[in-house]
Amino acid sequence: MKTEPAATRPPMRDALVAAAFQLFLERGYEQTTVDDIVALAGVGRRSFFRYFPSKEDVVFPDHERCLAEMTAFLAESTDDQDPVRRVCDAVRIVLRMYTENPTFSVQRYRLTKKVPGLRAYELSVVWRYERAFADYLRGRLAGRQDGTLRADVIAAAVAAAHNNALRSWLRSDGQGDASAALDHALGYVQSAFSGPSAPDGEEETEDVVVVVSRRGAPLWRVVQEIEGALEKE
Amino acid sequence: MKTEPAATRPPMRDALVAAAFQLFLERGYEQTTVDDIVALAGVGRRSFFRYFPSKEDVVFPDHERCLAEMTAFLAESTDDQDPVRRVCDAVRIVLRMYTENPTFSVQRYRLTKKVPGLRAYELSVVWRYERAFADYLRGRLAGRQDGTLRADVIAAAVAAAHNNALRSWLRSDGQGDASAALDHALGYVQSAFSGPSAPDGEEETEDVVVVVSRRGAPLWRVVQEIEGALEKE
DNA sequence: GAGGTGAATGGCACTCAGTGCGCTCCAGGC
DNA sequence: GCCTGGAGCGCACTGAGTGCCATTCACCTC
Repeated sequence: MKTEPAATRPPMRDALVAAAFQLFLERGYEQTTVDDIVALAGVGRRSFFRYFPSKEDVVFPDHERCLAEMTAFLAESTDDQDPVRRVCDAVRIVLRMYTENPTFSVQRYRLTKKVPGLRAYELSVVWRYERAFADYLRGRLAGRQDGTLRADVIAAAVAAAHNNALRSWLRSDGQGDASAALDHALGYVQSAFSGPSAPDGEEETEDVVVVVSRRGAPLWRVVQEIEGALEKE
Repeated sequence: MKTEPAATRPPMRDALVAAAFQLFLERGYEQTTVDDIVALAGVGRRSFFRYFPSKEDVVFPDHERCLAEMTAFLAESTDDQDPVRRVCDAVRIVLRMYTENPTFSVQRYRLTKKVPGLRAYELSVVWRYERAFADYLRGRLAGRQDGTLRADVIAAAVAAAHNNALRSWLRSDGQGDASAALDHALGYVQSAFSGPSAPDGEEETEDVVVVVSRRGAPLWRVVQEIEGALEKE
């Protein structure tokens, strides 16, 4: 008897995630053993570790896919785009993964907030995103002075802006406008690192403000002047 | 017979660290069990876990102390100091902990580079430093617009600058001048963030010339040119 | 339709990290 | 001498993660 014709790709994986979250939410992460999960899902213990390398991985079932997607997005970049802007676009892909499943994301947020082990695991996931940003930026800023330093700092700033927007959205139980918050946060980062940003895409040929600093004006002062001049238009 | 009068505070803890690193270096972290370590150190297995909550902790034996020291340093800040500068000073404390024991730090770096589990653990340590920065900055920037956003982004940037300088020093086997590299990296971060407030008093208003150009270059490209020109001095 | 093949799954036994508990031993105060 | 508290030790236990092999099932070929 074919009770479920949908047994095509990974019903078992989904069943494991569902069972795991049900137990995690009702009795806590550390109070739930892998045996409990597989018992509820009705599968063998060995199968759990075939789908998830560790117990923690079941909490972040779609990050591998998202990371691959984002890496591919960066890989298909062309050299005529602003690298900082490109990274900002890449981080929007990550945010979308969260906002596509609000309830799941909020539940997971509550879990990771309470369990130190999960927080550490999430950190290592976020770090891989940040590394992808930094690697891409290193390639693009290779010739420039302090290229790797800039790459690392900008990658960290973009990731921090994303985390800030994401966390405030998660704290609001998925009610606010995460995308707008992220745009705002990224605007701040871009204003700090690449100067103000052209609205989007067709950033060709507007009045371009050029600042020349004679004598030893500090860089922050120059940037301030640029911002001031640009905001006037 | 009192072979060692220095048995005052924690000789056992040091013996465990020494034994652990000896084994980690000669046969690898994952190939070394806790039983191996305590056997070499000549102590009971249970004692290991009294000094180190987990096997990973023995690799970072002084981070707790350093974190406490750094938190105290931030806590005793006064309100008349530039908060960004204060955080930059705080991160120098962390770097000093590494540079005080160059060989130990380099050995540990080689370990963490190879073992994913240790990298994840180090990440969670770094994250605690970053959180300390961000919490301090949140307090100081509380009134300002986007205070928490700025705090998070600046904290991340400072941490990234530190990591960049630290890693290049570690890769040089502790030969280079880590402190100078950190100062340089922090200069870049401060130039990006310390915005409308002059970094530390003295340098007010050099002459800044603003020119408006109407050529067709994309904005980000022009900004790159400006930065390149400024760096030449 | 018989048989072969390979992937997916289950079951079992094992290692090892980490914990709870109770024991001994030793230093110091009464 | 005795009591007491802390430091170390031993032991047994839980639970994550792994290697290995048997089973099953779908599909393919002859």
